[in-house]
This record gives sequence, structure tokens and C-alpha cells, in this order.
Amino acid sequence: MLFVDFMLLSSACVYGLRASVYLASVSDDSYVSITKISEELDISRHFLTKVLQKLTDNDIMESMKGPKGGVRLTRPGDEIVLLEIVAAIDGMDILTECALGLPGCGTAKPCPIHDQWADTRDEIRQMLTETTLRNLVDRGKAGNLRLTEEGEFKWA
Amino acid sequence: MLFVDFMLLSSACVYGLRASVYLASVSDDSYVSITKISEELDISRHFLTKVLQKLTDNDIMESMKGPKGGVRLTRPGDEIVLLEIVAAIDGMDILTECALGLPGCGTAKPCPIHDQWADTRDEIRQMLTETTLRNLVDRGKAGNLRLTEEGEFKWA
DNA sequence: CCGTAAAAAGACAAAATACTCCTTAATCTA
DNA sequence: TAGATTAAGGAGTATTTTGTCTTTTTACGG
Repeated sequence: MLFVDFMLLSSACVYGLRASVYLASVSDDSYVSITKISEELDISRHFLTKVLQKLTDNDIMESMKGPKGGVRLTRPGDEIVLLEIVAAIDGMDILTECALGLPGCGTAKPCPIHDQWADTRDEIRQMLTETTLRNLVDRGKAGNLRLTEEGEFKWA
Repeated sequence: MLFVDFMLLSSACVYGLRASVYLASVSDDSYVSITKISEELDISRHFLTKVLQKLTDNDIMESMKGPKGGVRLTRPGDEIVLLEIVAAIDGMDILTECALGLPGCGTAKPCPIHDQWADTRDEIRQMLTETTLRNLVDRGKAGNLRLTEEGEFKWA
């Protein structure tokens, strides 16, 4: 499922976000297998496994092996903000790096675009920090919004 | 000159922006050779040549071959906004695509993050639309801001 | 204890991006 | 007109990201 052009977030990060929203939407405390998630969201199972490992490594999810195993969120959806997921998968660079790609750009050694970009970056950070998984689930359920390419996803 | 991590803009786009700001800063009407630009900004000459071809294809720059040839901006720096350069090199996808990577996401078929992301995207678009090359040159000259990694660049 | 189901881990393949090199075409200068 | 210089064009390389496949480890259920 390759989307040809440039995006703000990597594919891996988008998959992680969608899976996290999905888990938040079905959350009783039970584990959900990655196979199930990959089928619901139409994402490559093996690739999603690797992506979600980063989230378990960062204590955003926890996993259990064996039958009845799978993954689940470590905290309720209203306590997990999007920034945690983005940071775990793509890192914080998008929120710290210079838009001109000059390493070390900052208030001490700014490039001409620095202040302009810093404002925009703060908007992104604020959005990612203020939005919880629960917010997205509520919005998704209220508006019957899609979580898959074809829009066939049914909210629990 | 490979910057390892994820960035909002591609390397090609960053090179194009830096070269454009450079040209705007030295602009009399003369052509500047790409070799000169690549040396001033410490960018691979061959790669920069390809990037700048996209800008000439999009009538942001014009070129001339032969001795005394090179490239120059087609318009004064205060008439060229950053969005033109970004669109020519990276395309408009960053300003139209869904943050969840769902093709076709929009007001008609929104994903749960759509409205949230649309606001942020508008901030980026506004910044890229309101900022001219001249703005960056003025800011660069006023603050002696760097345009290269080592900050050795001298504004004309 | 055994078979099965699931995540974890690692090797591999494909695609996109970033970069290099070589040849060709255009234009200037002598 | 000839030689030099510079952009354009095309082919090839390297690295990263994305995706696949196989094996191993862990846990459940009989």
C-alpha cells in the first residue's frame, strides 16, 4: 500500500497512528492480534508488526505472545496523545529540525527561515500534543469517519 | 550531504530553496553558473543541476548555456513566494494530502484527523505563500544569518 | 507434555530518494 | 570557424524506506 508522493509523516508512522486509533476504539482490556488489526485496516501484517514493536518498546502498547495474545494500549485512549506515537516511530526531528535542512539551526545559529518555520512547527506540535486517541475515536464515531482507504471501516 | 532523518521537505527542495534565496541575494540580471552556486552553498553540483532544471521548467528560473551562462530568477525576489519553489520540486501533496495517508481524504470523505490537520496545513501554506525570497534575503542580511551548514556564507 | 497460535527477530527483496558520471547541445570568445 | 564553457539529458550507483518471508520464542489449551 504505497502512496507515491511526499508526506509529512512516514508510512510507518501513519500505520502506527491508524492502529492506535483502532485499538482505542475497541478497547476493552483484551489483546488484539496484529493479524486482526492488519486485516481490518488493510495494512501489511509483517510490516505492521515491526511498526507496533516500536510502540511496545516505547510503552505505548504492550504485547503478549501465544494464543489469545496480541497487542493493547498500556493506557486509556484519553491519556495517549498523537505526539507520543509520532515521536516513537518517526522521532522528534520533524519538530526540531530546520526547514532548510541545516543541522544545528536554532535560536543560536538561525537560518533565514528559522523564525517563520518555528511558528509553523509549534502549530504542528500543539496539534499533536493536544489531540488524544480518544479525541479521534470520538470524532470518528460521531461522524462515521473512515479509517481505511475505502472507508469501509466500522467503528466498534 | 545526507541528513539522516525525516524532514518536512525533500533534500532536493531544500537545495532549491537555498539556491533561490542565494540568487535573490545577488540579483543583478546576470546569469550565475550552477558550479558557482554549488560551491557557495556546498551542494553537489550535478544534483543541484537537476533540481534547478525543475525550477527552469516551471519558469521560476531561466538558464543560458555556454560561457557566461548559468541560471537566474525570472522575476524579482519579492515576486516569488516559497510555495512556488516547493510546489515545483516536491509537488503540492504536502498541502493537499491527508495526515493519515488516506488517498482522497477531504471534506467529502474525511478521516478522523482531517479537520485538525487541515488547520495545521493551512498554517504551512500561509507561511509558504506569504514569504517571498526577498523576505528571506532581507532577514538574512539584517541578521547575518547563515545559508550553509557551517554558517560561512557571506551575503552579497 | 504436546500442538497450535501469536509476537519477536532477522534475512532478504523492491521501490523511492539521493547522488555521480558521462555525453550532448548551446553559446560565447578569440 | 574552433575551442572552451556551461546547462541539459540520460544512465548508473548508493542509501533509506517499505515490504516480504522464514525462523525462533512465548504462551495457551487440551
